[in-house]
Amino acid sequence: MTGPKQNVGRPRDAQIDDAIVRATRELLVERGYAKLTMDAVAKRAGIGKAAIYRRFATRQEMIFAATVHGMEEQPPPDSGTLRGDLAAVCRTIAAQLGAAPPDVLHGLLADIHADQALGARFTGSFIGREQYVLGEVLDRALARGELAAMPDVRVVHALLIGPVFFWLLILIGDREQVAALSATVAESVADSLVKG
Amino acid sequence: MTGPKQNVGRPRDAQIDDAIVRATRELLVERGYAKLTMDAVAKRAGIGKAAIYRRFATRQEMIFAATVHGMEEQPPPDSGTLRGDLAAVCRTIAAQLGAAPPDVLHGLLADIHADQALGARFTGSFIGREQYVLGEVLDRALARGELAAMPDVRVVHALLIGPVFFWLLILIGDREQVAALSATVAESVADSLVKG
Amino acid sequence: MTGPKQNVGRPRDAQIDDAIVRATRELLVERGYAKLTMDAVAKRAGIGKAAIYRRFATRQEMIFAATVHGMEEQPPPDSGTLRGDLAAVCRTIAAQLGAAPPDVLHGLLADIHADQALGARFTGSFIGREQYVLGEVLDRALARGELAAMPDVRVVHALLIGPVFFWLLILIGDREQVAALSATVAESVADSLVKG
Amino acid sequence: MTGPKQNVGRPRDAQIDDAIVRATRELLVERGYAKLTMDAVAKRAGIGKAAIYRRFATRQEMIFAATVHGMEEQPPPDSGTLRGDLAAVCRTIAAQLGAAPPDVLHGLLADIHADQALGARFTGSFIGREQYVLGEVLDRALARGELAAMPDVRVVHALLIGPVFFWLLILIGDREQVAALSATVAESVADSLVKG
DNA sequence: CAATAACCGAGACGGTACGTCTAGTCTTCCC
DNA sequence: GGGAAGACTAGACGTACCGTCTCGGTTATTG
Repeated sequence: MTGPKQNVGRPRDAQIDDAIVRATRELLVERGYAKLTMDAVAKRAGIGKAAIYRRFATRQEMIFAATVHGMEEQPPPDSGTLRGDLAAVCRTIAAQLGAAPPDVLHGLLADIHADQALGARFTGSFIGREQYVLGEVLDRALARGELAAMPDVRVVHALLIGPVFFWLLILIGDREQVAALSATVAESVADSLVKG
Repeated sequence: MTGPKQNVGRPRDAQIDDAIVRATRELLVERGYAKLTMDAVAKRAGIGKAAIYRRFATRQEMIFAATVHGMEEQPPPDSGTLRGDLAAVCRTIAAQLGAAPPDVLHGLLADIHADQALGARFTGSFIGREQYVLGEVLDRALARGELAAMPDVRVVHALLIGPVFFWLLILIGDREQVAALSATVAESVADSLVKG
Repeated sequence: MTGPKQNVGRPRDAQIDDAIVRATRELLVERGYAKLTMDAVAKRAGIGKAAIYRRFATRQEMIFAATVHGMEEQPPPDSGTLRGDLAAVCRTIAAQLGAAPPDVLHGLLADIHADQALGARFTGSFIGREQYVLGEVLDRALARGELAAMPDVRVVHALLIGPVFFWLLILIGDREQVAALSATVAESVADSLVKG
Repeated sequence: MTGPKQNVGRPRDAQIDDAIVRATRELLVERGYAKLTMDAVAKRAGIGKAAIYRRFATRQEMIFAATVHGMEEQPPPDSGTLRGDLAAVCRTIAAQLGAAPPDVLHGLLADIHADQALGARFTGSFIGREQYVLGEVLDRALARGELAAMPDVRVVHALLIGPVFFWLLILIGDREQVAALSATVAESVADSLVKG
């Protein structure tokens, strides 16, 4: 076993976890992803840099944790139709994507894809979770008889989330319209799946 | 008259422009976006750093220029149907997106959105060009009578390109399947537009 | 209170101070003043450049500190005569001037006189110290009755040290002869002062 | 024979020689030796850099030429005494040294001693000329019977010019007092030589 | 009077060092 | 052992300057 012994010595101060997250989010908004420095986070949080690196291995992990916090996405309550379920999933993910400034998400994605290991973790946890949720929704539709066969979840994922992602992060489109876009996409994807 | 003086002093060496672009692309493939350094580009190209900074104000501009070279996208030949035109547009853009490694595109997008001015230029030139092409395609459909009214080009853009973008850059999906995905998306979007 | 906070944070590593001084002196001898680079010093000392710039604001200050180390010159023991005292002072200073290669001293003097602040520090500390020592020696001669009145210390400084300085740094003369030159100068200056 | 053929092609523009010298002197006064750049000289003189490098091999040579111009020092008219001749030589050299700002002379000396070849040229031409003049003066004294034997010219050089050099360049002393210092030095050296 | 050869201003070129900055690690004293 | 403070290594950044070279063009002498 590596790492510090458990239950020995001074326990970590939980307030510091909060302070790091808060400082990171503030500075992300104030200065943007590229100009966020570890020294600035430490100073803003009123702590030492070591306290950060005791919790997160890299800058990317810290921002990841401070930004993408609650990744415990759950399958939506059964709405009774595939279209309704897909719309619910889409809205939830769109809300998460819209919560952070675009430059933060782009910076994070760049860092994630710059590093093999981080990329794998991201795909495994985050992407995987979304596809698990979609899988559940599709299973329900299969059980209901809406679908004749199980489609490729990855393709459905791209069809459903791609447009919203593109709207928010590439077109930097109006966030008010995302709800309408989600509905359109859900309907279109559901029709497409049911039909073929 | 703005711009550099004409016909005065030693002209810029066109071979150097090429050498920079070539070195940048090579190093991007060999080391990835994050590990590309200006010194490395200069050394590989056999030139001084000053020659780079005389042409590009920042690292980002250099990579942008070296990567996103020919942005002279044209409306596709009229296929006779909205679905066919959309599929053609989608395939073209998908091919461009698939040409560069994902980490390069993510790095570029991050840098683009980190800087206000660069973001505006990107949107104006690149995004704008794509939407102009889509507008032409939609105009044809309107003229044909396939569409009753002109839809929001930005929404169509997101619906059409979003899934492909997501597939290639977020899911890091199989590139062989992009053609099939493009077809699916084009059909779905065309149906959706014709119907509503 | 000015200056860095006491007893807070990691203290500066005294070994690094030594390493910088040692590396600077070695490279000064090996390559000369003009070809001494900060990167070379850092590499030779096995440290980062930041550790140097944390201690010295500029290249000049670093070389100054590494070269002009012990400026704690003391009045020589009373030899009983003005001539003997002057010869002792002259020999000491000649030995210091002869310790460093001429190009180092010229480089240093050039940098010192290129910067107002550095020039003032040099004059105040180094020149001032030498003139303090000369003043003590002249006071003794006055007390002995060798001198009727106190001469201008600055003039005596120039008369005594000027020839040795010129010999070593401008004529690049034989260093063996400096002792004889010192004796000649001391005698000549002492005679001149006593007489007039 | 290397170099361009004589009397063939367009002759050099004499106005440019002047313009370079003038621009160099002006900028030396305005910015000092260390901050004088070739581009600045060219711009100020309204010429291209190539025109400078066609005339001078290096920055140092240019400043040397612009500063130390007339090095055609001649033996002074016979004053009838060694003391008088030495005072005349000393005053002449002091006037030359006092003509340029101290930082320029220090910068020049540093550059001269940074390069082996330049150092040799400087010693051979400039130092050599001064010692030739001194030799003439000493020959006269020998002929007059003031001196019993020929002293070492280099030592006389150091004794005579050293104090003035030190006063002007190291002590940065009052330039009004240099005349008096020259007289004192000349008397002291003459006495010293005659005596022994 | 045309050809030749060296000149000219402007400014791009390769190279090199500068002083700054940041990430992630380490060290001190304190609790 | 955790924490704050801050020094540490490593290495890229963008700037500045040097001395050279190249462009279009000019001005003398030579043939």
